[in-house]
Amino acid sequence: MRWSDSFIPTLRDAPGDATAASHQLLVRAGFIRQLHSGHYSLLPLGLRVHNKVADVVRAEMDAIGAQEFLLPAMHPGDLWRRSGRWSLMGSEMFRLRDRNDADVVLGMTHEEVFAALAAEMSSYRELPQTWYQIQTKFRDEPRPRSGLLRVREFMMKDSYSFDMDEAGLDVSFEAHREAYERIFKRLDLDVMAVQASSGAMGGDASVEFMVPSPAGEDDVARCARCGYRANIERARAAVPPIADPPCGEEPERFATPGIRTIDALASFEGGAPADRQLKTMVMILDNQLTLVILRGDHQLNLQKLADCSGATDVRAATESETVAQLGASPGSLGAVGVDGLPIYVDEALRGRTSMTTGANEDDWHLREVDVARDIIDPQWADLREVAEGEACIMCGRPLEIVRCIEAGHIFKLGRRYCEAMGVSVLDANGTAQTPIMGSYGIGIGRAMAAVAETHHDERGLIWPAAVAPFEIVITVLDPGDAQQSAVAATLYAELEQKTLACLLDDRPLRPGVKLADAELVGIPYRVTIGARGMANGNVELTERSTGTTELVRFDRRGLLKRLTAPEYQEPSTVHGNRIKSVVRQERRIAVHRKG
RNA sequence: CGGGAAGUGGCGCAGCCUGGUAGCGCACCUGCUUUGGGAGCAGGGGGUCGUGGGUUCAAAUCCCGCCUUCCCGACCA
Repeated sequence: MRWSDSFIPTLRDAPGDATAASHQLLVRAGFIRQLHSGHYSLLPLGLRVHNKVADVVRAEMDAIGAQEFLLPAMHPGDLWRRSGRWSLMGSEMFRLRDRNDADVVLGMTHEEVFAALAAEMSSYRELPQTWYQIQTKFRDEPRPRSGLLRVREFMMKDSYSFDMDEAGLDVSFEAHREAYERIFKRLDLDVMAVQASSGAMGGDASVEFMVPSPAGEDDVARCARCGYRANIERARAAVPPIADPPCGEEPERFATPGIRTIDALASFEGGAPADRQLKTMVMILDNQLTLVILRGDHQLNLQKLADCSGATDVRAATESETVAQLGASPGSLGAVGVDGLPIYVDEALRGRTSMTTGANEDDWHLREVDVARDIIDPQWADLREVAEGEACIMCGRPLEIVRCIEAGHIFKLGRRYCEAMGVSVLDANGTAQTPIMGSYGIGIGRAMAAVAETHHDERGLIWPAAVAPFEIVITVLDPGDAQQSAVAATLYAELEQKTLACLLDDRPLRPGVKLADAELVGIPYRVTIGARGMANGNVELTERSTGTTELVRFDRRGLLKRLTAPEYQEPSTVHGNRIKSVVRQERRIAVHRKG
């Protein structure tokens, strides 16, 4: 491809509203443009990278025996009603009506459609199956952000395994885990596999592949020592035991005029330190008012609450809802003596006595509260959010909290969708069995953005060879010079013939502009052809990632001979290494660092 | 949905407070010079100032509504 014929609109300045590095650079380097919030156009360079990411994913899926499909993006509403997700998904699902007034949805994911296809299987002999597609998903995100990292329309590789039993699912799950490790390695993404919550998709074992990055949206608790790693939505930490003083026979009411916060009560005469207080949060879980009790100095993690309660809609109650049910305002609330409302109590409060909490009457609190004795019918659960520096539950070392991009997610789905879609096969005994599913996703555009996010410098992008839009850019400093043009044309033709994707920068621009563009776009290798080198029969080869430049003798016969050597004939996935080997052979010493 | 900010040529911004009919840098077009790190000079093209209404002799500027976009939170590949 000649740069002069290409549409590569590079910008000196990033749009003012782009903050994430990947967003700024992908726009500046001419890979993407926003159409509207959460919807991006992939320009030619962007599509090339996107396709290469998809190719890597496809290759590794094929390698574990997965079969590629292409399913519709538009689904009948009835299909989603059958699985129960029509109502579960709420406003995150795009819905429309066709001319016959039938409900249609834009697929957010494809469990339903694949399970519906799986209904054609009738014998255990047909299992296991692993099916996948690379397809556009639509999600009406409340808040699209950070360029390609979070959008409303995106390509996802989603795969689904169907097995006869849990043991089979374990095998499929492991195969995916390993495939994902290979995929991210090829993309040069430094992922951590972490324990995760499976959220609205349902299921149990759940592993996320996280790329540490400040542009991410998830927090992962990580133990540097023992390797414990979990999404903050699942992470647990050891709580140092607290020895409570002897507890009174019954809760004791005491006046706390004007005291409305944990801190205020901690410094109040006759109050209690935060770790001796019960924090009472009033939540609405699927329209059911619910009390959630944590230690005064602990934070609630909403996803944990959603997971343990099974609720899909979790929010804090409004003040008026709270007052109507409990008769007191936030700041004076408590669960003691409350009957008839669900009460969740955090595990960290097990065995605690002599605690202080609100009395459900403004300006009054209770002390001498024994959690187990005084709270009616508590449901114990892990609800609190782990904080930086707390002790790892596995080994006791301090945990660190790392911001991450979720690049992939695999989880065991169970039989829910197969049951809903009536998937059933006969086992060896002739008995009907419902297969068990696994679900595995990778966002293609998100992975691309994650690569950009972790592979750039102040000059621009630095693509790993596996996903670079081009493998080599030939920068002709003076395209008006006949010799330079001729050398470039020869080199270009030969490289292309060797299936190395090559971008020929033949634009009649000043050298600085072309060099800066080549670096902004981030092509791994640049061959620079200029008068200075040509005078000695050399061109230069520069590695984008290191800036290292080597002089390479340009000898037409020699070069052609090298390029037709057998080693260049066979396609390789590691083009970067091939290029390096070309250089090593061509090189006539003279290595210098770029200043 | 809660909180915060912003909409002025393709991109980045100024102008608004104190109304008088739009400007700067980059990019673009033409010419000359220049040519190994985002050139110089000269000339030129391009903007219903997000949108609807109101105030006024006069609105980018003041007032009200709406739309859009971005950032921080709650949700997800």
